Amino acid sequence: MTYEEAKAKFIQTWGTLATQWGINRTMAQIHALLLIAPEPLSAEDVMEQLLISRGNANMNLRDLIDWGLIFRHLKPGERREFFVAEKDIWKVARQVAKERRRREIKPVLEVLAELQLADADTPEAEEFQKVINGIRSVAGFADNTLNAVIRAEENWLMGQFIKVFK
Amino acid sequence: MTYEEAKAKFIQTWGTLATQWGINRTMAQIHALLLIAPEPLSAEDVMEQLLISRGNANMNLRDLIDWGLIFRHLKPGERREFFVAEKDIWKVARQVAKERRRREIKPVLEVLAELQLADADTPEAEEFQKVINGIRSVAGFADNTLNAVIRAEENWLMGQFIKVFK
DNA sequence: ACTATCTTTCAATTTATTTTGAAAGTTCAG
DNA sequence: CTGAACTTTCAAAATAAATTGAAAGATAGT
Repeated sequence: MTYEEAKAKFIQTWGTLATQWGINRTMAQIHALLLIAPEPLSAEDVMEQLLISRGNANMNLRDLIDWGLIFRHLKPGERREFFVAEKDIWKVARQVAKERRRREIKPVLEVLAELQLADADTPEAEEFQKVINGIRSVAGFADNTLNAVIRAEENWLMGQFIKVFK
Repeated sequence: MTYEEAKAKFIQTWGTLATQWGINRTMAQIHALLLIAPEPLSAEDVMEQLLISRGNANMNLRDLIDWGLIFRHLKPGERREFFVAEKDIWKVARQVAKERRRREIKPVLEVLAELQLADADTPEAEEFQKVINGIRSVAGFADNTLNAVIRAEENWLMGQFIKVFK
């Protein structure tokens, strides 16, 4: 497989995968492109390589910056902006874990807390309460796990973790 | 908050959350409805409570069965089918972990294995190879983690785990 | 075999999301 | 201040995904 083929396949695969995770295809493809780019790319470069419009490129680059997955990069003497991806994949994973925790787990835990019923006096209410409590514990677990990933800044911790469950 | 309000909010929240995870709203809502139902429900019940069509109900019930999250339930003397959700939330989490591992992580690992370049002789190819290797290790980690969740059939393991990272 | 009851399928429709591209906005050098 | 170079916005268009409902397919009782 040549480099060009591999690159195309990687970008395409990353994009497809992303849609399964509720992330849009273009955003994932831009991320893939920047991940494997040895040099910072301009918005123009991204547009050309992925054949997308300026607006689309801009919007998704902004979203990627919001997610903390890429950064603006200024070249001396150049007017326009360039973009680089965070290349340390463990950092990327941590960043994603952090964002998902903030955007998804926390709101769920809040809603669940609200859903405590004053009294579970019918079979329906009782069942309901059980389920809510169950979900709270699972969500709590997920929260802890993401936290573990986020805090695992030393390699040994990750190593330990993998070793224990391998 | 009354039971009815809490129930409505729960179903609604679960549905919204699901879309962020690439799961369709209706499927999640049916799951929520069955989770908190003390008795098995028929397709008709589901249609009525969620105000959805027969076709939609049927398709999503089938998908939920494929995911191993709900089961068909036959009542003696009744012609039609009823459905019950797996009520043990830890089992649900395990089941989801299992399916996502099978449907998402494994294919990724396969593609990544393919993407090993024969020779990384240009800066681009070298960068590419680094990224691929990084992703492989992260995907491997995710695979191990899901495995851990899947295999954690005893409570103590879960307890240990939570304790370590709390 | 016929009918009543229930389930599944699928083409057409509706709804939601993504993408475009032109216009407006910004920034900086001269 | 003005114009060139670049970025951002956003309404309209395109695309993708979910939903409907009627028709076809099962199945069991008589």
